[in-house]
Amino acid sequence: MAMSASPDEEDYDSEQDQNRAVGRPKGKLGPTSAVKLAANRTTAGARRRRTRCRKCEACLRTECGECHFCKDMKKFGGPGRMKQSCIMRQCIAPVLPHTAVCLVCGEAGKEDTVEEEEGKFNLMLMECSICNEIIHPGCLKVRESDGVVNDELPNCWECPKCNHAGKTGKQKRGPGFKYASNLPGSLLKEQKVNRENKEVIPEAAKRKVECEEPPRKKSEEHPKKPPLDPLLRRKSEDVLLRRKRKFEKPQEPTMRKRLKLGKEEKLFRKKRRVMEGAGRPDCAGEAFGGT
DNA sequence: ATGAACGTAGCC
DNA sequence: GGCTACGTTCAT
Ligand SMILES: [Zn+2]
Ligand SMILES: [Zn+2]
Ligand SMILES: [Zn+2]
Ligand SMILES: [Zn+2]
Repeated sequence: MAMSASPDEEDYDSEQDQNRAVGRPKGKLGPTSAVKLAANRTTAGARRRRTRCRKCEACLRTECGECHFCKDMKKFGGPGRMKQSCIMRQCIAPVLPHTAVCLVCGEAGKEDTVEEEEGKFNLMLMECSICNEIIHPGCLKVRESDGVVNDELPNCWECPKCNHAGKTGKQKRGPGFKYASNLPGSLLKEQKVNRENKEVIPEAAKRKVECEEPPRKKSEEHPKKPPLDPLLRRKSEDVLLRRKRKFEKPQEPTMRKRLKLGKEEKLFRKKRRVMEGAGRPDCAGEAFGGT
């Protein structure tokens, strides 16, 4: 009740469409089989994407127009296939969408209705980085134990159940954000650093650098650190000419205000979720109080 | 493992 | 309705 804050609920029917996002010949499922579909969040809450906070340095910045992703944008003369945000604008604290609600009680975050530190915590929405469920910690049955809060991301933790599971079987996944280096799960490498003189460091990368690991853990990390030869990384050009996806829309590289694609957008609706995770503890199972 | 591609969630 | 860009999958 009392949940009508935003009108942007959009359609949630296509919940798992993006799981076969690229490439599947729209009719058949991947060879990866379709039998793991899952059983996690699908039941009640639709998957929630995080979205930019709009307040951090990165969010306030404007597109650099020179990074890899900017160059891909149609507005900068690119093909617009990549559809990623400017590197310099990678939000350093992506937030839960405003439409997010607790999987248990169905309500939004209510942290502002109280000022106790712990009170806030129990009323705010927390998203588990492992099972992705979003809940009010206070709505959990088991509360004392162990939700491990993730300081890197707002409203992110490892719910008690996943945390327990992790103690015996390691499988973290962390939210995506592969291009926002400071965030968990980032695929970004340190940046190449100084290309002559202009070293522009994305906000999202700064934190990571300062938090770099000077002291290695005892024997936790991978003991491998082979000296990579930078020359070996060269990629042949023939590889670049291979793209097999959809090559079309030659369109001129002229600048345009608004480019609109055809209407071939809302076409197919298929579902099938083929996650890799092998086995995630589904927190919705029973950790919650009752029905 | 890494990067390209793309459907569509989220927001205006 | 249009735009941005997240999160997943495909191709290397
Ligand atoms: Zn850029
Ligand atoms: Zn931000
Ligand atoms: Zn709740
Ligand atoms: Zn969890």
